[in-house]
Amino acid sequence: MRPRYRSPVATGQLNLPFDPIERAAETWRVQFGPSSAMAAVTSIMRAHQILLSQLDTLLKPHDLTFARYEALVLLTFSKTGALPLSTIGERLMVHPTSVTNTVDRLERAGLVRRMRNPRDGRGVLAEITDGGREVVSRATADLMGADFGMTMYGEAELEQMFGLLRTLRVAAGDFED
Amino acid sequence: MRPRYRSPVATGQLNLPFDPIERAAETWRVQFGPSSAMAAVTSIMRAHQILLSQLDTLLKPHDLTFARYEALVLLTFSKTGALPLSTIGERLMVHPTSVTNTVDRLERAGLVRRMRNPRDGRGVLAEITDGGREVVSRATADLMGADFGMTMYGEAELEQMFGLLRTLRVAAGDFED
DNA sequence: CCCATCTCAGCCCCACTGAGATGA
DNA sequence: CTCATCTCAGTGCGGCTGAGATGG
Repeated sequence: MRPRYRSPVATGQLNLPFDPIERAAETWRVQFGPSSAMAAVTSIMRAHQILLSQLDTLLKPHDLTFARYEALVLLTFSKTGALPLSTIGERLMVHPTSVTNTVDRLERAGLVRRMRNPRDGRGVLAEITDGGREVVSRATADLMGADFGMTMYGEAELEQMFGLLRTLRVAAGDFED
Repeated sequence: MRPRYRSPVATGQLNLPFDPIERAAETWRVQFGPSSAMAAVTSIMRAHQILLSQLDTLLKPHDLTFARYEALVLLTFSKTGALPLSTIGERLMVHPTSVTNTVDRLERAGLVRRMRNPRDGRGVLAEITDGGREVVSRATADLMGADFGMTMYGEAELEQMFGLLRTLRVAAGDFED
């Protein structure tokens, strides 16, 4: 008999003989009515789970999670390699206390250094270290090698997905269109 | 000055003067090369965050999380209103211990009842209660009223999104195509 | 015996609330 | 003074590992 699951679930060949979301959508339509919004939302949820699991697996050898990796990359993008925690939170759209937490862990791993913001005594800068730059460059090589887990898509599809989801992000008020 | 964030971050009008993902993608391309996979993945991550936050807000008055709501809905879909925990995990694609946890909480809230599986002494059935059916129907009305947070999309776009993400789910081995 | 199912303890991660310190 | 920034303690969630009970 086929295994019912393999850990982690997110990446484990479920191999159901049917699409569980499609089946749910059909039942949904019968019981509640039109279901395309439900099917789309559920698909996004599942896609997130799959991708996060793949990315975390790729990043684990570097002792990074995706959230920590994103923060590191953001720092490499800045001119001086240092940003106020507030800016990090803004760009990555995460809660201030989460930024503190993320920077704590990066600092403990020696990938980042906390500095007082010379232009604002209230603020704290996170500055990427040489070790941090090395780690991020090795991790990035791995992620790009795996095409971010999106090898099954062509360029046009990737752009299509970006464009579709952009509508949602605009509606959520992420930025001015 | 505009507020930098509003809790929860996921739904809070960030109103950046630019698209943070697009900006990251541009910088990415300069530093590392082609970036459409990165932009698509980051968009999915953000879309997930936005939607989860909206759904959880809609479900909070019913004392449900999205994960618990999904489990309840699955039970209403079954003929007898009861399913083995193993089946729940399979359909919702979550880890067995997570199912135990979810059912624990639903049971504590009186929305579900644990029963011994009459056909297999090893198994446990979760059976939805009358209270559970009431809660799920009220919650469903709210979610459908909000169109699952997808009001900004037309029918064609929703189907397009489902189709695009289906490719990812197939590649991840969720089901046989 | 092996194997499936489930539970429990324990861990990590992230999101958030609320309170408080510090400085503009 | 207010307000912005950040930290800390604590809560809750979900995803997981590993161990163990029970039964097919």
